[in-house]
Amino acid sequence: MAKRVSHRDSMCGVARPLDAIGDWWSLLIVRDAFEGLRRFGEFQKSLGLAKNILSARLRNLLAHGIMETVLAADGSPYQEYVLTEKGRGLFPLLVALRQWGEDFFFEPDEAHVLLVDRKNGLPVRRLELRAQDGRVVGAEDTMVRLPSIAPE
Amino acid sequence: MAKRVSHRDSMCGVARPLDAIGDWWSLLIVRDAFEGLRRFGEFQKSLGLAKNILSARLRNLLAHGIMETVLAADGSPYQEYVLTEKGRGLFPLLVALRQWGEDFFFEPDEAHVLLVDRKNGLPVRRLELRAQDGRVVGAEDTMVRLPSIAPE
DNA sequence: CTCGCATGGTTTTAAGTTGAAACCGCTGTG
DNA sequence: CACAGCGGTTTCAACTTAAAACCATGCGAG
Repeated sequence: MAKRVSHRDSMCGVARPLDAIGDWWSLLIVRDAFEGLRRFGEFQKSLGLAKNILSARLRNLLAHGIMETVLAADGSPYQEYVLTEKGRGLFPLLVALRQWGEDFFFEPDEAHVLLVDRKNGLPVRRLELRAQDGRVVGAEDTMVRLPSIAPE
Repeated sequence: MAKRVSHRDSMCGVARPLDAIGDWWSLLIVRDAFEGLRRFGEFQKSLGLAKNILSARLRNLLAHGIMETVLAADGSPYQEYVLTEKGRGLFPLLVALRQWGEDFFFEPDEAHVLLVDRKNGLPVRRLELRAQDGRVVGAEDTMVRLPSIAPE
Protein backbone atom coordinates (compact mmCIF):
# COMPACT_ATOMS: atom_id res chain seq x y z
CA MET A 1 0.00 0.00 0.00
CA ALA A 2 2.69 2.52 0.89
CA LYS A 3 4.64 3.76 -2.05
CA ARG A 4 8.13 2.42 -2.29
CA VAL A 5 10.78 5.05 -1.96
CA SER A 6 13.90 3.35 -3.05
CA HIS A 7 15.48 6.58 -4.08
CA ARG A 8 15.75 8.41 -0.82
CA ASP A 9 14.67 7.12 2.51
CA SER A 10 13.14 10.25 3.92
CA MET A 11 10.79 11.89 1.50
CA CYS A 12 10.68 15.52 0.65
CA GLY A 13 8.13 18.04 1.78
CA VAL A 14 5.89 17.42 -1.18
CA ALA A 15 6.17 13.67 -1.49
CA ARG A 16 5.50 12.98 2.16
CA PRO A 17 2.03 14.52 2.15
CA LEU A 18 1.24 12.84 -1.14
CA ASP A 19 2.15 9.52 0.32
CA ALA A 20 -0.11 10.11 3.30
CA ILE A 21 -3.09 11.07 1.23
CA GLY A 22 -2.66 7.87 -0.71
CA ASP A 23 -4.51 8.45 -3.93
CA TRP A 24 -7.11 10.49 -5.70
CA TRP A 25 -10.00 8.65 -4.14
CA SER A 26 -8.79 9.68 -0.74
CA LEU A 27 -8.80 13.30 -1.74
CA LEU A 28 -12.33 12.99 -3.06
CA ILE A 29 -13.36 11.39 0.21
CA VAL A 30 -11.85 14.32 2.06
CA ARG A 31 -13.66 16.71 -0.21
CA ASP A 32 -16.93 14.96 0.52
CA ALA A 33 -16.14 15.06 4.20
CA PHE A 34 -15.79 18.83 3.93
CA GLU A 35 -19.23 18.85 2.37
CA GLY A 36 -20.57 17.16 5.47
CA LEU A 37 -20.65 13.51 4.45
CA ARG A 38 -19.82 11.20 7.33
CA ARG A 39 -21.07 7.71 6.69
CA PHE A 40 -19.59 4.84 4.73
CA GLY A 41 -22.66 4.56 2.61
CA GLU A 42 -22.78 8.26 1.93
CA PHE A 43 -19.24 8.28 0.62
CA GLN A 44 -19.88 5.22 -1.44
CA LYS A 45 -22.97 6.64 -3.02
CA SER A 46 -21.40 10.00 -3.65
CA LEU A 47 -18.22 8.67 -5.19
CA GLY A 48 -19.50 5.49 -6.77
CA LEU A 49 -16.43 3.50 -5.89
CA ALA A 50 -16.28 -0.14 -4.87
CA LYS A 51 -16.82 -0.81 -1.21
CA ASN A 52 -13.53 -2.59 -0.76
CA ILE A 53 -11.68 0.38 -2.17
CA LEU A 54 -13.57 2.81 -0.01
CA SER A 55 -12.86 0.64 2.95
CA ALA A 56 -9.14 0.58 2.20
CA ARG A 57 -8.99 4.33 1.62
CA LEU A 58 -10.81 5.14 4.81
CA ARG A 59 -8.48 2.85 6.69
CA ASN A 60 -5.53 4.64 5.21
CA LEU A 61 -6.94 8.05 6.06
CA LEU A 62 -7.53 6.88 9.61
CA ALA A 63 -4.02 5.45 9.83
CA HIS A 64 -2.56 8.77 8.75
CA GLY A 65 -4.66 10.76 11.14
CA ILE A 66 -6.51 12.61 8.42
CA MET A 67 -9.85 11.26 9.49
CA GLU A 68 -11.12 9.61 12.64
CA THR A 69 -14.14 7.59 13.56
CA VAL A 70 -16.74 8.73 16.01
CA LEU A 71 -19.89 7.00 17.12
CA ALA A 72 -22.86 8.14 15.10
CA ALA A 73 -24.50 11.17 16.60
CA ASP A 74 -28.00 10.09 15.61
CA GLY A 75 -28.05 7.01 17.78
CA SER A 76 -27.62 4.55 14.96
CA PRO A 77 -25.21 1.80 15.93
CA TYR A 78 -22.69 2.73 13.26
CA GLN A 79 -19.66 4.88 13.31
CA GLU A 80 -19.03 7.98 11.31
CA TYR A 81 -15.89 9.24 9.64
CA VAL A 82 -14.93 12.83 10.29
CA LEU A 83 -11.93 14.94 9.46
CA THR A 84 -9.30 15.56 12.09
CA GLU A 85 -7.52 18.88 12.34
CA LYS A 86 -4.89 17.47 10.04
CA GLY A 87 -7.59 16.55 7.59
CA ARG A 88 -9.16 19.97 7.78
CA GLY A 89 -5.72 21.32 6.97
CA LEU A 90 -6.25 20.01 3.47
CA PHE A 91 -8.79 22.70 2.74
CA PRO A 92 -6.43 25.06 0.92
CA LEU A 93 -5.19 22.21 -1.20
CA LEU A 94 -8.70 21.34 -2.27
CA VAL A 95 -9.41 24.96 -3.01
CA ALA A 96 -6.27 25.18 -5.11
CA LEU A 97 -7.32 22.12 -7.00
CA ARG A 98 -10.79 23.44 -7.57
CA GLN A 99 -9.57 26.82 -8.76
CA TRP A 100 -7.11 25.22 -11.13
CA GLY A 101 -9.97 23.14 -12.42
CA GLU A 102 -12.12 26.21 -12.93
CA ASP A 103 -9.34 27.89 -14.84
CA PHE A 104 -8.47 25.12 -17.22
CA PHE A 105 -11.10 22.42 -17.29
CA PHE A 106 -14.32 24.18 -17.99
CA GLU A 107 -15.47 26.05 -21.01
CA PRO A 108 -16.27 29.64 -20.16
CA ASP A 109 -19.96 28.94 -20.55
CA GLU A 110 -19.90 25.56 -18.90
CA ALA A 111 -21.74 25.40 -15.61
CA HIS A 112 -19.84 24.19 -12.60
CA VAL A 113 -20.16 24.45 -8.87
CA LEU A 114 -18.69 27.47 -7.18
CA LEU A 115 -17.10 27.85 -3.81
CA VAL A 116 -18.94 30.68 -2.13
CA ASP A 117 -18.87 32.59 1.10
CA ARG A 118 -21.54 31.21 3.42
CA LYS A 119 -22.23 34.66 4.79
CA ASN A 120 -23.32 36.29 1.57
CA GLY A 121 -23.17 33.68 -1.16
CA LEU A 122 -20.51 35.49 -3.13
CA PRO A 123 -17.71 33.47 -4.72
CA VAL A 124 -14.49 33.47 -2.78
CA ARG A 125 -11.38 35.14 -4.17
CA ARG A 126 -8.53 33.29 -5.72
CA LEU A 127 -5.95 31.79 -3.44
CA GLU A 128 -2.86 33.87 -3.47
CA LEU A 129 0.59 33.46 -2.11
CA ARG A 130 2.17 36.48 -0.51
CA ALA A 131 5.67 37.29 0.58
CA GLN A 132 6.39 38.61 4.04
CA ASP A 133 6.06 42.14 2.75
CA GLY A 134 2.61 41.41 1.34
CA ARG A 135 3.51 41.23 -2.34
CA VAL A 136 1.64 38.56 -4.25
CA VAL A 137 4.27 36.18 -5.52
CA GLY A 138 4.21 33.53 -8.23
CA ALA A 139 6.41 30.56 -8.91
CA GLU A 140 9.07 32.66 -10.57
CA ASP A 141 9.37 34.88 -7.50
CA THR A 142 10.14 32.04 -5.17
CA MET A 143 12.66 29.29 -4.66
CA VAL A 144 13.11 26.46 -2.22
CA ARG A 145 15.98 26.66 0.16
CA LEU A 146 17.35 24.48 2.87
CA PRO A 147 16.90 26.02 6.28
CA SER A 148 19.91 27.75 7.81
CA ILE A 149 20.35 24.85 10.18
CA ALA A 150 22.24 21.95 8.62
CA PRO A 151 19.81 19.37 7.25
CA GLU A 152 19.75 15.97 9.00
CA MET B 1 -4.86 4.91 -18.38
CA ALA B 2 -7.71 7.30 -17.78
CA LYS B 3 -9.65 6.61 -14.64
CA ARG B 4 -13.01 5.00 -15.20
CA VAL B 5 -15.88 7.16 -14.15
CA SER B 6 -18.81 4.85 -14.24
CA HIS B 7 -20.66 6.89 -11.69
CA ARG B 8 -21.16 10.13 -13.51
CA ASP B 9 -20.06 10.92 -16.98
CA SER B 10 -18.87 14.43 -16.51
CA MET B 11 -16.63 14.73 -13.52
CA CYS B 12 -16.84 17.38 -10.89
CA GLY B 13 -14.57 20.35 -10.46
CA VAL B 14 -12.21 18.49 -8.21
CA ALA B 15 -12.14 15.12 -9.91
CA ARG B 16 -11.49 16.49 -13.36
CA PRO B 17 -8.19 18.11 -12.46
CA LEU B 18 -7.15 15.06 -10.50
CA ASP B 19 -7.80 12.91 -13.51
CA ALA B 20 -5.68 15.19 -15.67
CA ILE B 21 -2.75 15.19 -13.33
CA GLY B 22 -2.81 11.43 -13.36
CA ASP B 23 -0.94 10.40 -10.26
CA TRP B 24 1.50 11.46 -7.61
CA TRP B 25 4.50 10.99 -9.82
CA SER B 26 3.12 13.53 -12.22
CA LEU B 27 2.81 16.07 -9.49
CA LEU B 28 6.38 15.46 -8.43
CA ILE B 29 7.47 15.90 -12.02
CA VAL B 30 5.65 19.21 -12.11
CA ARG B 31 7.29 20.23 -8.88
CA ASP B 32 10.68 19.43 -10.33
CA ALA B 33 9.80 21.36 -13.43
CA PHE B 34 9.10 24.39 -11.25
CA GLU B 35 12.57 23.91 -9.82
CA GLY B 36 13.97 24.22 -13.30
CA LEU B 37 14.43 20.61 -14.33
CA ARG B 38 13.76 20.08 -18.00
CA ARG B 39 15.35 16.89 -19.24
CA PHE B 40 14.18 13.30 -19.13
CA GLY B 41 17.34 12.24 -17.36
CA GLU B 42 17.11 15.05 -14.84
CA PHE B 43 13.63 14.03 -13.82
CA GLN B 44 14.60 10.44 -13.64
CA LYS B 45 17.59 11.10 -11.45
CA SER B 46 15.71 13.48 -9.22
CA LEU B 47 12.71 11.24 -8.69
CA GLY B 48 14.32 7.85 -8.94
CA LEU B 49 11.44 6.33 -10.82
CA ALA B 50 11.59 3.75 -13.57
CA LYS B 51 12.13 5.11 -17.04
CA ASN B 52 9.02 3.55 -18.46
CA ILE B 53 6.91 5.16 -15.78
CA LEU B 54 8.52 8.53 -16.30
CA SER B 55 7.97 8.16 -20.00
CA ALA B 56 4.29 7.38 -19.49
CA ARG B 57 3.79 10.22 -17.04
CA LEU B 58 5.45 12.76 -19.28
CA ARG B 59 3.32 11.59 -22.15
CA ASN B 60 0.23 12.04 -20.04
CA LEU B 61 1.28 15.51 -18.93
CA LEU B 62 1.89 16.43 -22.55
CA ALA B 63 -1.47 15.01 -23.57
CA HIS B 64 -3.21 17.11 -20.97
CA GLY B 65 -1.38 20.26 -21.91
CA ILE B 66 0.34 20.58 -18.58
CA MET B 67 3.79 20.30 -20.10
CA GLU B 68 5.11 20.67 -23.60
CA THR B 69 8.30 19.72 -25.35
CA VAL B 70 10.73 22.20 -26.78
CA LEU B 71 13.99 21.60 -28.55
CA ALA B 72 16.88 21.80 -26.15
CA ALA B 73 18.19 25.31 -25.78
CA ASP B 74 21.80 24.21 -25.38
CA GLY B 75 22.13 22.73 -28.84
CA SER B 76 21.98 19.13 -27.74
CA PRO B 77 19.84 17.06 -30.07
CA TYR B 78 17.30 16.23 -27.38
CA GLN B 79 14.06 17.80 -26.39
CA GLU B 80 13.17 19.33 -23.09
CA TYR B 81 9.97 19.23 -21.10
CA VAL B 82 8.65 22.52 -19.81
CA LEU B 83 5.48 23.61 -18.09
CA THR B 84 2.75 25.25 -20.08
CA GLU B 85 0.67 28.03 -18.61
CA LYS B 86 -1.78 25.39 -17.46
CA GLY B 87 1.07 23.59 -15.77
CA ARG B 88 2.31 26.74 -14.10
CA GLY B 89 -1.22 27.14 -12.80
CA LEU B 90 -0.49 24.25 -10.49
CA PHE B 91 1.81 26.38 -8.41
CA PRO B 92 -0.72 27.22 -5.69
CA LEU B 93 -1.63 23.57 -5.40
CA LEU B 94 1.97 22.61 -4.84
CA VAL B 95 2.37 25.37 -2.30
CA ALA B 96 -0.73 24.17 -0.48
CA LEU B 97 0.65 20.67 -0.45
CA ARG B 98 3.99 21.84 0.83
CA GLN B 99 2.50 23.95 3.56
CA TRP B 100 0.28 21.14 4.70
CA GLY B 101 3.35 18.96 4.79
CA GLU B 102 5.21 21.50 6.86
CA ASP B 103 2.35 21.66 9.31
CA PHE B 104 1.81 17.99 9.87
CA PHE B 105 4.67 15.91 8.58
CA PHE B 106 7.75 17.34 10.16
CA GLU B 107 8.82 17.42 13.74
CA PRO B 108 9.26 20.98 14.92
CA ASP B 109 13.02 20.50 14.98
CA GLU B 110 13.20 18.51 11.77
CA ALA B 111 14.96 20.28 8.95
CA HIS B 112 13.08 20.67 5.71
CA VAL B 113 13.26 22.87 2.68
CA LEU B 114 11.51 26.17 2.80
CA LEU B 115 9.79 28.12 0.07
CA VAL B 116 11.30 31.57 0.16
CA ASP B 117 10.94 34.87 -1.60
CA ARG B 118 13.66 35.17 -4.21
CA LYS B 119 14.00 38.85 -3.59
CA ASN B 120 15.02 38.68 0.05
CA GLY B 121 15.20 35.03 1.01
CA LEU B 122 12.43 35.29 3.56
CA PRO B 123 9.89 32.49 3.80
CA VAL B 124 6.61 33.18 2.06
CA ARG B 125 3.42 33.57 4.03
CA ARG B 126 0.78 30.93 4.31
CA LEU B 127 -1.70 30.60 1.52
CA GLU B 128 -4.98 32.07 2.56
CA LEU B 129 -8.41 32.10 1.09
CA ARG B 130 -10.30 35.36 1.25
CA ALA B 131 -13.90 36.27 0.63
CA GLN B 132 -14.82 39.15 -1.65
CA ASP B 133 -14.80 41.50 1.30
CA GLY B 134 -11.27 40.46 2.24
CA ARG B 135 -12.05 38.29 5.25
CA VAL B 136 -9.88 35.21 5.54
CA VAL B 137 -12.25 32.27 5.30
CA GLY B 138 -11.87 28.63 6.25
CA ALA B 139 -13.75 25.54 5.21
CA GLU B 140 -16.56 26.21 7.66
CA ASP B 141 -17.14 29.68 6.19
CA THR B 142 -17.70 28.39 2.69
CA MET B 143 -19.97 26.09 0.77
CA VAL B 144 -20.22 24.93 -2.80
CA ARG B 145 -23.14 26.06 -4.84
CA LEU B 146 -24.38 25.56 -8.32
CA PRO B 147 -24.16 28.71 -10.39
CA SER B 148 -27.34 30.74 -10.85
CA ILE B 149 -27.59 29.59 -14.44
CA ALA B 150 -29.15 26.18 -14.79
CA PRO B 151 -26.44 23.49 -14.91
CA GLU B 152 -26.04 21.76 -18.27
C1' DC C 1 34.74 4.37 -40.74
C1' DT C 2 34.19 2.02 -36.43
C1' DC C 3 34.04 1.69 -31.63
C1' DG C 4 32.20 3.04 -27.42
C1' DC C 5 29.44 5.74 -24.71
C1' DA C 6 25.70 9.03 -23.17
C1' DT C 7 20.92 10.11 -23.66
C1' DG C 8 16.25 8.92 -24.14
C1' DG C 9 13.46 6.10 -24.57
C1' DT C 10 10.45 1.02 -25.45
C1' DT C 11 9.68 -3.90 -24.43
C1' DT C 12 9.36 -7.65 -21.39
C1' DT C 13 7.87 -9.85 -17.43
C1' DA C 14 6.81 -10.55 -12.54
C1' DA C 15 4.56 -8.60 -8.68
C1' DG C 16 1.18 -5.71 -6.81
C1' DT C 17 -3.25 -3.05 -7.09
C1' DT C 18 -7.88 -2.33 -8.46
C1' DG C 19 -12.67 -3.10 -8.85
C1' DA C 20 -17.11 -5.75 -9.44
C1' DA C 21 -19.60 -8.91 -7.37
C1' DA C 22 -20.50 -12.23 -3.99
C1' DC C 23 -20.51 -13.06 0.61
C1' DC C 24 -20.80 -12.19 5.76
C1' DG C 25 -22.46 -10.35 10.16
C1' DC C 26 -24.89 -7.29 12.94
C1' DT C 27 -29.09 -4.62 14.23
C1' DG C 28 -33.50 -3.20 14.15
C1' DT C 29 -38.43 -4.38 12.31
C1' DG C 30 -42.72 -6.87 11.09
C1' DC D 1 -38.57 -16.08 13.18
C1' DA D 2 -37.71 -13.98 8.48
C1' DC D 3 -36.04 -10.07 6.36
C1' DA D 4 -34.11 -5.77 5.02
C1' DG D 5 -30.51 -2.11 5.51
C1' DC D 6 -25.93 -0.95 6.65
C1' DG D 7 -21.08 -1.69 6.82
C1' DG D 8 -17.98 -3.96 5.68
C1' DT D 9 -14.51 -8.42 3.93
C1' DT D 10 -13.34 -11.95 0.53
C1' DT D 11 -12.64 -13.61 -4.02
C1' DC D 12 -10.83 -13.44 -8.37
C1' DA D 13 -10.01 -11.61 -13.01
C1' DA D 14 -8.21 -7.57 -15.23
C1' DC D 15 -5.17 -3.96 -15.18
C1' DT D 16 -1.09 -1.21 -13.64
C1' DT D 17 3.38 -0.74 -11.90
C1' DA D 18 8.22 -1.27 -11.69
C1' DA D 19 12.83 -3.23 -12.55
C1' DA D 20 15.66 -4.66 -15.84
C1' DA D 21 16.90 -5.68 -20.35
C1' DC D 22 16.90 -4.03 -24.69
C1' DC D 23 17.03 -0.64 -28.66
C1' DA D 24 17.97 3.69 -31.27
C1' DT D 25 20.22 7.96 -32.12
C1' DG D 26 23.95 11.19 -32.05
C1' DC D 27 28.05 12.23 -30.83
C1' DG D 28 33.65 12.13 -30.07
C1' DA D 29 37.93 9.51 -30.18
C1' DG D 30 41.07 6.56 -32.59
